[in-house]
Amino acid sequence: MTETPIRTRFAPSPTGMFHVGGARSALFNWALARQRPDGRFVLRVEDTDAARNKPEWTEGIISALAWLGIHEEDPHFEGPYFQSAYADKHREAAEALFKEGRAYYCDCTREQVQERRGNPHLGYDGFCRDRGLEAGPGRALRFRVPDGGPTVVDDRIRGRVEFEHASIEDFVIARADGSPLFVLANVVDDVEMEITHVVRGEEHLSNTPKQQLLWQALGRTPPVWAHLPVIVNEKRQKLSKRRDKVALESYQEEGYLPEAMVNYLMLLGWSPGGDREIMPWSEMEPLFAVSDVNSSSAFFDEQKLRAFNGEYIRALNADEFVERCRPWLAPERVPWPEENFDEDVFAAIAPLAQSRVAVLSEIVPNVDFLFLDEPVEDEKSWSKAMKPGAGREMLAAALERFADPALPWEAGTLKGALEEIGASLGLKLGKAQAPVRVAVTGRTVGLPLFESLELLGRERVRERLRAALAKLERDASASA
RNA sequence: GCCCCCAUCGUCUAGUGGCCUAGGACGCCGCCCUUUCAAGGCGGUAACGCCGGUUCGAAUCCGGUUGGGGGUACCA
Repeated sequence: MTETPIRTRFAPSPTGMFHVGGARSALFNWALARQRPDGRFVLRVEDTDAARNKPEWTEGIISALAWLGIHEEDPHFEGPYFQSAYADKHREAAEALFKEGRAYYCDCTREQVQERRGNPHLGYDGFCRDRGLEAGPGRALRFRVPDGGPTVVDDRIRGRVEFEHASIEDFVIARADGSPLFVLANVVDDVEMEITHVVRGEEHLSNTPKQQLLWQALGRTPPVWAHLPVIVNEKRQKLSKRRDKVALESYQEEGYLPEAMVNYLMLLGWSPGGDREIMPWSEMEPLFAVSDVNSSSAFFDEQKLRAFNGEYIRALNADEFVERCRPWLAPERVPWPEENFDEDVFAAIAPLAQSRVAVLSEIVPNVDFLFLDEPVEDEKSWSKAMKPGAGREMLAAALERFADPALPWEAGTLKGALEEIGASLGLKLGKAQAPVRVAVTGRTVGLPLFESLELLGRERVRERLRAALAKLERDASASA
């Protein structure tokens, strides 16, 4: 079997934060390119809309791709290319199309076009087709769409899609100022870069007949087309930067692992088949096929992403977990004084937190009591655990018991001690530990208590018990 | 309006004419474990939009219908 060369491309425009939809397209293209020894994934930044582009968006795209594992050190990666650098090529192509009669100049204003149609929804009527206009100010270049028949797009995902030429207007390929439009620039670049597979979002499907016509007019065989289903929100609308949480960066920021994100994204519209979902990229990559991609839209379910992320976090070994938490423990992101942090203490508590965080940023509220001077104040937790009952007695008795130097300061014996105190007050351990937990950590839920006490140390624990008792005292006299 | 796409549990999907009294995962609900909360274990809830064909047989093929969605710029 001969290996046909595969050159895929990913062509984002830097007009905003990098999108999860873009990430999925990139991943699909990446898999395709990596499946062949000579396969290439071309990154082309479509920066021709100067008004909306910003350099930081371009940076964002490149770093987000790298985060997903798509980076320039990989031999399959090519680029980044910048569309703005190819403006000459675009102009040449436009010129050639004009010379060959495949395109013509038109000086109609939008108002004139609408006036003639009498309906704002009807497109251009071909008024200037045979007026023989030359290039000049106020004249845009339009592509002459063939008169009869259809253009048939052979889509790998959707099959055969037919567009009657009668329903395609003579579209503009270059503005009056000579600058090319997306539909032209995109095709010229794809031709130039010898792209063989165009795998992109479904929103481009209606551009495709126009682009296919352009490929043919340029004397080239069109690429393999594949239009991916759109990713939608809970209202089943295409994800939008304005109303939906779509920035890959925001997920990264929350502590989603790239491997979990990649895994989840690959499953939006595609499935490796069978009953497996959690699967590393290395296994998915060779299994991926565009022809297996679904054609119906997919909801971006953050809950499921979270579940996947939890799976990946739990699969980490203890050291890796500590390592991966590090960025979220950086001084500028953390509520405790920098000098209070202790590597060893964190490493000791981390295994207890590992199964309790779904995203890495959650590590902070889980361990903050160890490094804060005083536990956080959470009124709801406080009133729940300290409400009239044995709370006060528990704290007082614990303070007393913990003072005994003969009591070894270690989780097992601390548990025994609290159990005894609880029993003497007629409380099971579940009830007995609550006031102590709140006094020491500030919260009603948290990591296993006795290990936490052990790590915090006898003195600090007693200090917090004393402080809680004092607060109880104040509350009592205030309400009296 | 016009062009185009789509249609299996709430969600992501498996399924490519008989293996389907439709499988998995997330969610949800029980139970177990348990110092809180997770994790884990066990069990449960829940779907082929509708109507017609084709066929011995249809989730799978065809037509229609309904309902969603995308596009409709001298944006990308």
